[in-house]
Amino acid sequence: MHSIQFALDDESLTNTTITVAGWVRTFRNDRFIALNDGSTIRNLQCVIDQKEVDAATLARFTTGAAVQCTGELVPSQGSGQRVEMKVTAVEVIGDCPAEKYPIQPKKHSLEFLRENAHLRFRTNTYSAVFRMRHQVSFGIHEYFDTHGYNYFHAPIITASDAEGAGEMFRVSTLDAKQPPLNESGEVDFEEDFFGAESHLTVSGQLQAETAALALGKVYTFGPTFRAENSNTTRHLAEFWMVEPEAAFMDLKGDMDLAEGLCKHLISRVLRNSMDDLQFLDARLAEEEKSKPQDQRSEMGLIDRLKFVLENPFERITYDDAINILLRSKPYQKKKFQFPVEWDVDLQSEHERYLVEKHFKKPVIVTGYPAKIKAFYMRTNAPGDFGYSEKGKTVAAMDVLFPGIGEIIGGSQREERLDVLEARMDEMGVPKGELWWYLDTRRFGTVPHAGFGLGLERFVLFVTGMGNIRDVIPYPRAPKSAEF
RNA sequence: UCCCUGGUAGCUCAGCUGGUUAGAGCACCUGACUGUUAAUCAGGGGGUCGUUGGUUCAAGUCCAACCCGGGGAGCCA
Repeated sequence: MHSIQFALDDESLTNTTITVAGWVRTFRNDRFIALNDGSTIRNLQCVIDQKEVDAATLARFTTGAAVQCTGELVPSQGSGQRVEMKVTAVEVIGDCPAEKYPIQPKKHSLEFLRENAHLRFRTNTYSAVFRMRHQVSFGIHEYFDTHGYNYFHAPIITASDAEGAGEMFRVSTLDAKQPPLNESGEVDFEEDFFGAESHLTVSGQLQAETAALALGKVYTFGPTFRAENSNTTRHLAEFWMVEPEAAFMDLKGDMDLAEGLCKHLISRVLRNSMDDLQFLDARLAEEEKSKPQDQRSEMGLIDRLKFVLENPFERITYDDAINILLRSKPYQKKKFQFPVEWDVDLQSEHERYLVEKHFKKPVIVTGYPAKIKAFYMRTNAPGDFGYSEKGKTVAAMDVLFPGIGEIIGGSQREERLDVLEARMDEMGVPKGELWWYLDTRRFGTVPHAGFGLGLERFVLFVTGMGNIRDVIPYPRAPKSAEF
């Protein structure tokens, strides 16, 4: 058995007899099976000798049917492909009743295919997306491995709710209808499986930090859960996150790492996914046509990826960002819906302006006000990178991408025990629960840094897809966990 | 959660200021054709107009509530 990719690309197979198996995309003229086996977005045209195949069998070559073909690979008479198969033996492995099968050889809406998530892998768009998702995932391991990072498996279940990254899902084996109660009438989680109220992780960062302060460089890569009631094209309740963490690394090193990773992944898909990219590029171009002229993007998908790869990310401070926004046309024409002022987080519209209008490339914003950032971020002092006269800032960095917004959020961590404890008190983070985290600052603490990259957001960028639910196999979101 | 928008055939959509048997393209079925590229041509079947209630002589069309989808915002990755 040969993969169709191999059959199409390996010229030494021409004029030899091989066997392929896959699913029928279309059956034209009672003679041409366009066969796809998922190894590539391209189909192999299998030409049936009608004298050899009876009418009953021909009728079974319906869209979606699983078919195995054996025959000689010969130069194609038609113009759509280099080689085709002159079929000498054909067998239907699995029938696909045409009147019931939802996937037709026509353009389907992404909404419809989302409702048929179990079948959507059989379309060109989704097979391309998921092959690319694999390339990105594998590229993440490749990048960190070659840079000396250890793959670290942070726990999925945690009994601490102090991670500070949002609402969490509870993990429990208690009877939801009749939970045991304690003396004060509240649910007694001491009776629960873990002996304490437990949740699904919202981040493996704190655990990764403990490992980084021994192994030096680690990264986590796994599912992450947020119980936020977010209904957007870039949020999921279950998503995959990459979280590198490195000892003796400062914020500049963190930015270099983030930019290096993004560029590695982009160069990998440009190298390994060109067929899929060309298809998605054309798909996107088609979609852009239906948009009003002023909303169309100037570059196609592949050009955009090359542009990001070849140009340094713009690195600015939060102060710079505010100043640019205050001088911007939309601000002066009062087009922004939200105020631009120091100590207030940048809104989507502000980030989009910076990335899509002003710089027209990925932007890394550093030195955010402490007030709007997490407790573990390192407090800046005069002379520190991103320090501002206007108020207390932290060594945070957000990487903003065109069309998606924040794709990476990271920081240099607060390694000074006294500063960290003061900050936790200030923000009401319970120190008791995080005693183990604080121990890292008690015993041989060192400067260190890391970030979180949303896998799906990155896949969104490299595939040109618009909705995050289209780049994960089975999306989990509020009111939505089918399949 | 808030704002906007939509729900009519398997899919994509049309259906005007309420008015008789609700339409098209694709898909499907039947036949023809046979080097096609989402093949083509002819014919055919297929609808509780998201749900419930209301207004009216009359509702796909107007009103209300609810359910579901899409887009935007917030939260963030």
